[in-house]
Amino acid sequence: MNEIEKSIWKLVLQIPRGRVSTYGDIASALGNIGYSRLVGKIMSTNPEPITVPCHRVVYSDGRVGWYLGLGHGSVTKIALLEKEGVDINEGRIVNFEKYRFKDFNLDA
DNA sequence: CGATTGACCGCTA
DNA sequence: TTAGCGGCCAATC
Repeated sequence: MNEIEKSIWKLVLQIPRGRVSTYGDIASALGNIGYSRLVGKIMSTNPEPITVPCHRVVYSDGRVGWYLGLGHGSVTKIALLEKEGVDINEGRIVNFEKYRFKDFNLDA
């Protein structure tokens, strides 16, 4: 577990209920959009899916994306998001506001 | 050490 | 609206 991973988990934990963020957004928060792929890769190795709400991380175009090993457009992920108040229609998130990370220190 | 691959993103056609 | 292409960084082969 390196610093970047820890930072990612922290950021994801900051996302409040009913709000979502994107892989690219998290990458940007880390200081480099290029980390987007890495973010996804690390999500796939999510050590604690219970404590880390990785279901609140979606694609930038509104598609839900993956959740655990359930694959793309996972109904479980969609169900969780809807349950938290996120509007989803036809597998797409409707009128979603990306959560804006703030007061985040890279060396934290 | 070079090539390939990923739960991605954004711009073009 | 969908498809294709290049670019990003790190891990793996």
